[in-house]
Amino acid sequence: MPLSTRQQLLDAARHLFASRGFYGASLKGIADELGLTKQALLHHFGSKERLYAEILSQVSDSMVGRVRLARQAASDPIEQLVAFFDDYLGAMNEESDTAQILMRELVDNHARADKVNTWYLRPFLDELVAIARALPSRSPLDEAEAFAFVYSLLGAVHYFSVSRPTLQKMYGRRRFASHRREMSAEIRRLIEARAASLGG
Amino acid sequence: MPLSTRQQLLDAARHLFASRGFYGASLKGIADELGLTKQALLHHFGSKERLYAEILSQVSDSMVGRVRLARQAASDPIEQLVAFFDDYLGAMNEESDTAQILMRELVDNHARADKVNTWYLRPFLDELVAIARALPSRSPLDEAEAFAFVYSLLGAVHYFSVSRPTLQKMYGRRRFASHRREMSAEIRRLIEARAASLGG
DNA sequence: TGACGACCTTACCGATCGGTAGGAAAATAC
DNA sequence: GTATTTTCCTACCGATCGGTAAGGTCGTCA
Repeated sequence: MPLSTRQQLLDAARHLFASRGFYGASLKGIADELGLTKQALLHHFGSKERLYAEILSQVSDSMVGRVRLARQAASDPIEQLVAFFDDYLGAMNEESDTAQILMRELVDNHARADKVNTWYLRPFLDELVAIARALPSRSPLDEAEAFAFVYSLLGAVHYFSVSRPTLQKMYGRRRFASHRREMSAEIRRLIEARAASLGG
Repeated sequence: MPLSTRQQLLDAARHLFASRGFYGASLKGIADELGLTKQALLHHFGSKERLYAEILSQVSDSMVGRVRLARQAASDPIEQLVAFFDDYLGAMNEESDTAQILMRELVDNHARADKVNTWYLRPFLDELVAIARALPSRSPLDEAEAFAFVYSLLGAVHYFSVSRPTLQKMYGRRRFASHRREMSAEIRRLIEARAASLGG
């Protein structure tokens, strides 16, 4: 069974928003990917902003789901974080568009997001912060500290993963072949080092 | 002595490119900040791409300078990294536009950068990688491992710093007042943890 | 005084932006 | 078999995009 036109449009839009950003992607460019006109897009979604919002909700739901799975996979918060970020690291290779959009929205879209005044990704952040605050500790992390920590992890993963194509181009593909492993180990180190510093 | 029009245009352009990205910032929007027309901009820089290139090279030079200062400030590579990232963390508050543009260029501008096929920031990355590879170790980092490490540090710093306005809006200003300290300590932890894992 | 160059203007250009209006065609419902 | 709804089209709209052409207003130097 073929995908609905609507879903195909969403996929094409996600790809283009990921590679060029909200302003850089045009309705015509998205519709062209399927050989349709931009009016077909507008028929399905009403406006560019609503199309983008729908993509963001899919991204957010997907990420919240991944965090919850990781929380179920282990009872130790450290292992929950490791499980999530490891899964996430893998997901970014298969779903690099999703990762790119997530990153943009977290650090890079203040102007646009302020305008529409909606934060689709807050549920996702809240889930992660909740795990971080459950880390065993003599003095548990307050919300802001937990955010600093969670953001540093997201940043570390994103930076490596999203920029991989770039680095491959700059430094050659061969050198990056073993990096999934390397990065995975790096993430565990970051999490364990932080947990250790809490002295739980 | 007032700044030259040219420099004022560069400053306005940097600000707008930082907050809206290459595609989202328009020549008219930049020129309007000074009450000039976009043709005044084009007179000084020729094209949007050349204007952006000039800003990128300022950013790159500034960052390379900061790394070199950090390298002179200490002989121990660990302390060089700590010095740089600590300086950088401070710089991002004063020069948040520069930081935002740097981030975009590192992770987010493949489409545009591929087109012009020029990497202004490679010298900056090379400087950092060189420090990372000088870390005392039984088996020194290869280039790719050094990159993973450097990127994780850049990612950690950027994520916290660039998104600070966002987080303040979401969670209140007060909670983030003490965070420069917190983040600074976090960065040192990350660097020392990695150095320790090398077993130098 | 006159020439020249730096600086910035108005007036355009063709292309593209997001979005609207109205209708053809095809599927669906009755 | 007819009515309705979904889907997608052509044809537009005003606004804006980056960029060009030509000219006017300066200060500088001869």
